[in-house]
Amino acid sequence: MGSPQSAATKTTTTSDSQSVQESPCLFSDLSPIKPVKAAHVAQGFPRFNSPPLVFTSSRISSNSETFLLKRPQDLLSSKEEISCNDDKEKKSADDPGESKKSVTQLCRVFITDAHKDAEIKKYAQAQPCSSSGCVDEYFADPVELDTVHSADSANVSLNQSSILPESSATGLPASKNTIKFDDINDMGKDAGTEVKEPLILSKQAQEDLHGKPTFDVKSLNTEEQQRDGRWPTDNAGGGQQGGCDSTPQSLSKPSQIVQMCEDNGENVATIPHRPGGNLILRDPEASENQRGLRRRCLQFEEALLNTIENSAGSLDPTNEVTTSRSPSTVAELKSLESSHADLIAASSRRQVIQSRTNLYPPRYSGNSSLSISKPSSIGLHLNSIVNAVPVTCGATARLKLAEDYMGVQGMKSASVMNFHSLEKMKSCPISSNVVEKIAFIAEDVRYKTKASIAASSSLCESPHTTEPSNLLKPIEYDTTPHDKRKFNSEEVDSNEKYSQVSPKKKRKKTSSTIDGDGCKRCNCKKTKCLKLYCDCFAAGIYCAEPCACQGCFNKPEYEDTVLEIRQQIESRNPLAFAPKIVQHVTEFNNREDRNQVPPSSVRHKRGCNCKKSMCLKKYCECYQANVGCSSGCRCDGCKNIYGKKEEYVATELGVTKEMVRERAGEEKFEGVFNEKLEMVATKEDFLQAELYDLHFTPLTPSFQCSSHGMAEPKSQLLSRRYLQSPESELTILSSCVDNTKAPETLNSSDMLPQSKESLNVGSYDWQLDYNNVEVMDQFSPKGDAVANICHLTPLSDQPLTAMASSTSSKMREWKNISPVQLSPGTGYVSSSGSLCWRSSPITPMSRFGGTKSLQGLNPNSGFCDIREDDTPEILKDCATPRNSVKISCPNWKRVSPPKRHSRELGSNSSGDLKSGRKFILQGVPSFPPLTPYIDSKGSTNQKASNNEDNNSR
DNA sequence: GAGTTTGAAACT
DNA sequence: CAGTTTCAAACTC
Repeated sequence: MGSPQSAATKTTTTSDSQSVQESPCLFSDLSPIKPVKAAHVAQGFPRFNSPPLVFTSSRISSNSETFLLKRPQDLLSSKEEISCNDDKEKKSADDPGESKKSVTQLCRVFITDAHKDAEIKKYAQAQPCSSSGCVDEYFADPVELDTVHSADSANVSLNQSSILPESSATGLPASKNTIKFDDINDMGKDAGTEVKEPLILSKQAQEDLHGKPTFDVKSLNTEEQQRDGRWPTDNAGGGQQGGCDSTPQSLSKPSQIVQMCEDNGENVATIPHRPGGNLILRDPEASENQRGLRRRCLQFEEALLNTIENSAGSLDPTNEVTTSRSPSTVAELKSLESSHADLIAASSRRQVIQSRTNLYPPRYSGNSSLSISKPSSIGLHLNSIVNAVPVTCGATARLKLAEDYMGVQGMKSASVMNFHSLEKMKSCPISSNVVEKIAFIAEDVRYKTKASIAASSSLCESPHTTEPSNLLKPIEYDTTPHDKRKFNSEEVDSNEKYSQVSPKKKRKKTSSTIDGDGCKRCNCKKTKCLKLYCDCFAAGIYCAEPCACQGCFNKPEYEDTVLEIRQQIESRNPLAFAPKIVQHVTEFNNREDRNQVPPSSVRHKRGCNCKKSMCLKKYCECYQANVGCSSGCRCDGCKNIYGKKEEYVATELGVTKEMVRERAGEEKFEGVFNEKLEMVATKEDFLQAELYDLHFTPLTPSFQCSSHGMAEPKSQLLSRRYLQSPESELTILSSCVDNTKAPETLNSSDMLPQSKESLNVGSYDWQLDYNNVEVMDQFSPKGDAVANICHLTPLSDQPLTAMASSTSSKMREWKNISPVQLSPGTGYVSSSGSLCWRSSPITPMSRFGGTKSLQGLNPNSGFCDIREDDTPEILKDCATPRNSVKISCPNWKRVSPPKRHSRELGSNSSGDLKSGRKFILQGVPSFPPLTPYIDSKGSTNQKASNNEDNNSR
C-alpha cells in the first residue's frame, strides 16, 4: 500500500517499523476509508485526535520546534532507541528479558510524552509564544492550523468563506488538489473516494470563484512558512496530519461525532450528519465561535488528541473520511443553498484532503513505526479521557449534533481539563455529568490507546494515527524529559507536592462526587495518588486543580509512572480499574416486559463489607454509589436504603429462576442446564450489572460482565479479583447515579440503551464471540485472551448457534435499538476503551489492529475478560466453571493461553460450557453490544490478535 | 478545621 | 486465604 510517497519522508526514518509495513499501507489506507475501525474505535477520538495533532504540532513546535521535528523522526526511525531510553530513564525497566514490557513502556512513554507535550503546549500557550497562543483563539487558527496544514487553511477558508466566500473556494489551489490526489491515491481507497468529490467541488468552487486563492494561499503560505520554520522536515507529516485533523474538527466535528457513533460499522451513515457540520460553516459567526471553542479545545486536546490519534488510527481515518465526505455531502447541500457555501465546502475539503494526503503518507510511514505512535494515544488516562471525550461526546452528542458539537468540544476540553485544567470545561455547556462520563470513557479510551499503542506494532491503527502520534510523541518525548517519568524521584514528588499543595481546597466533601471536570478531588497525602486509594487514580483520571493531594504523580506529566503503576495494579487485579457498579441488564432487559432494568439490577460488583455503618453511610460503597447491596456484599446488618442485600438475593433468585425457566422452556434446554442456568442467572445479574457499567464505562465493562455477573455469586474470589476492582467505571455509573440521584433507574435506562447499542453493533455473533472470549479471557484475560477469542471467534462455536437462538432474540431486541445509540461514543468507545484498558498495554494493540470481522475479537480484550469471568462462572456452575476461573484467577494477563485453553476449557465442559455460554448470552445480551463495538474497533483485532500474541508474549 | 470513624486497599 | 496494616474518605464535633 505503499506508504505514500510523502509518507516516505517521515516513514523513511522509521524505515522499518515492522508492523508498519504490513498494516500501515493497507490499514492506513483502509482505515481512513474504512470507517469501521477508525470510526468505531475512535469516532470520538477522531475529532480530538486530528485537531490536537495539528495544533499540538504547531504549538509544540513553537515551544520546542526542533524537538518536535527531531523527535518524530527519531522516534519513528528508532523506536527501539526510544524505548531503551525510556526504559532507562523510567526505571529499571531495562530488564532485557522483558522486551515486551519495554515495548509497552515505550508506548506508554510515548503516550506520556504526548501528554507532556500537551502540557508543554499548554504552558507554551500560557506563555507569550508567538503564533500559537494568541493566534490560536482567533487568527491563530490560521497560523497554528496552518502549521498544521491544509486543515487549518480549510478552517480558515471556511471561516473566511463564510465571511468572504470568495477566498475559500479559490483558495485551494489546483496544485494542492493534484497533490492531494496523489497522496490520496497513495493513501488508499478512503482518500480516493473522498478526494474525488472534494475535487469536483473544488473545481466548481474554483470556477465559481476563480482566483481568489489569496486567502487560501495566504493561509497556506503562512502555514507552510510556519511549518518550515517549525518543522522543516516534518512539515508533511505532523503538519499535514494536524491540518487534516483540524479541518475535520472545524468543519464537521459534530457530524464526525455522530458518525462515530452511528458509523460503528462504517461511516456511510454518518455522512448525512456531516451536512450539519457544513451548515455550521455556513454561518460565519457560528463557525467563528465554534472555532474559538474548537481552538481552545484543540489546544487542550492537542496533546491528548495526538495521543489519541496515535492510538486510534481508526479514529483519524474516520475523521479524515468524515471530513472528506462531509464536504461532498455538504457541498451538495450547499449547492442547493448557495454557491458560496459550495465553494467554501469544496475549498475546505480540498484543503482537508490535501492535508490528508500529506498526512497520510507520513502517517503511514509513521504507522510503520507506529508502534511508537500508539503510545502517544494511550498516554495517560487523561489522554485517554480526552480521546474518550470525543467518544463520549459522540454518545451523548449523538442526540444533539450541532449543540453537541459545541458541547462536545466543551466535553473534550473538559476531559482535557481533567488533565490540565477543568476550568475550560465549565465554559462548555455540557453538564458536568457528561464530562465525568467522558472522563471515564476517556480512561477507557486511553487504555485502548495504550492497547493500540501496544498494537502499534500491529498494523491496523498505527498507520493513521501512528505517524502523527509518533511525531507528537517523539517530540513530546524529547521535550518532556524523562524526569517526569521518574516519579520515583523525590524531586518530582516535592515539586508536585508544592505545586499541588493547595490541599483541601475543594475537596470538601465532594468526596466521591466528581467535579464537572471529572476530577474527584482527592486528598491523598501518602500514596501520591498512585494507588487505588486515590479516587482520581482509581477512576483513571488525572488529578486536577480541585485535588488537594500532596506529591501527586497522577498527572499527565507522570503518565509513564501512572501507567506503570496502573499496570502493576492491573496485573494484580485486572479489574482493579473496572467499574465497581454493575447493572444486570440481561434477562430483565431481554424481555420486552422488563425493558426497564429494575433499579435493583444495579449493584456493586464486589459488594461492600460494612460492619458498622449498616450500609447507610457513604462508607458503604454500595450506598455511596446509590445502589443496593447484593448477594456479593458481606455487610452486616445491611439497611441500605437503595436495596438490602437480603432483598436483592431474594428477588434475584426469583427472577433468575423465572428467567431460567422461561428460557429453558423456550429454548427447551435440558433440566441440567436449567439448574446451571439458575446459577448462572443469579450470576448473570451481576454480569449484567457489569455490562451495564460497561456501557457507562467501557473500559471495565468487560470485566464487570464477566466476573461479577457470573462469578460473584459463586465465588467472590474469582469475580472479585477480576471484576472487583472496577472503581473507575463504577464511578461513572455512580456519577451518573449521583447526578440523577435516581441512579438506578436512570442509569439503567441509560445504560441499557448503550448496552443495547453496543449489542446491536456487536450483533448476535458477537455475543457468541464474547462467550468464547470469556472462556478465552479466563485463560488469558488480556491480550492472549483476545487472541484466543479471535480464534474462537465466537460465532464459530456451535453452541453459540443454540445460544444465538436464545440470545438472538435478545440480541435482536437490542439490535432494534437505534444503531445511533450504539454508535454513541459512550458505549462504543467505552467498550473499546475498556478493552484496551484491560488488555491495556499488551493486548490492546493487537486488538486494534484487528479488522471489523474481528469485531468480536476486539471486544475480546475487554469483553473477553468479562465474559471470561461470566462464562467461567456459568461453566463453573454447570460443569467446571471454576476451571476457567482457575485459569483466569492466577493471572489473567499472564495466563492468557491461546485459543486452546479457551477451547480446552470449553471442551472440558464442552457441553456445559456451550450451554453455559448460551445461557450467558441470553442473560447477558447487553454484552454483545459492547463487544460489537469493540469488535468494530477491533476490526483490527484479528490482526491485533496476532499482534497481541506477539505483544502479549 | 481538627479529630475520629470507617471500610477499602494494600501488605504480609 | 486470612489477618493485619495503611490509607483516605466520611463523618463528627
